[in-house]
Amino acid sequence: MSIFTAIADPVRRDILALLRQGEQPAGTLVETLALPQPNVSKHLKALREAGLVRIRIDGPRRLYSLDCAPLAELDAWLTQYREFWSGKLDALGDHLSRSD
Amino acid sequence: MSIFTAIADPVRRDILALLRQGEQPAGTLVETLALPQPNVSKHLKALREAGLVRIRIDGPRRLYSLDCAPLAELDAWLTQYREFWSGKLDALGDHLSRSD
DNA sequence: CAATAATATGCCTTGACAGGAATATGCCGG
DNA sequence: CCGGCATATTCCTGTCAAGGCATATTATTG
Repeated sequence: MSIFTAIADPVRRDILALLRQGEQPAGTLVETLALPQPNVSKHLKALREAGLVRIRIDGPRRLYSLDCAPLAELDAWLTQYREFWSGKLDALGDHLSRSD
Repeated sequence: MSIFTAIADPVRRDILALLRQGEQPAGTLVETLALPQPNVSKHLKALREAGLVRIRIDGPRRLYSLDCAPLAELDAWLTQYREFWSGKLDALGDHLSRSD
């Protein structure tokens, strides 16, 4: 599943948002989202396949955390369009590459 | 159709890429993409509904062009995740808001 | 008004994916 | 080794969106 498809689902975007708070076990996500456990588990699988989350095993628990590499990829895609909505952001991009 | 759903389709992303070259009639897009005309027309409709393209009527032709407002929205969504892959980009965001 | 070009729309089929319910797997404590 | 908790997987079903094809719409030209 591509990053574009992965983030097309609102539940998966919710999961990503929750993971901004840091690594969390699947069960916590289930509680917070108030969705059936298998449902959440399947979305987590999709996010894993898209490379958006990492898994860490802690006994019986699976701790999920963000892996933003694909989001950086999306950002790169978006960059091709930045000039179309703001010259200022272009300048920003220039600034960034020069200060690197 | 949300921006997330709109860009989830590869053909629609191709169309957006072509429109970076500037306003183009539907027919030109059909030729370049080498896809059936109704297919392209339907994707254009989807992009229109997502607000990603504008239409300008020129006689029998419809000239399509980019409207990046929704992409800016996507950029805003992405911004919430920037700190997770680069502290440098954070600084950039600061720079931008201050220089505004 | 007829003919034609450019584009859009409608219908149909198919495939992908989400949700629900039940069940399987893996790990732990006793 | 058994029972229970945490999570994953499977099966089924409904829905939605994409592609193909035929046709409708709108504008232009003669």
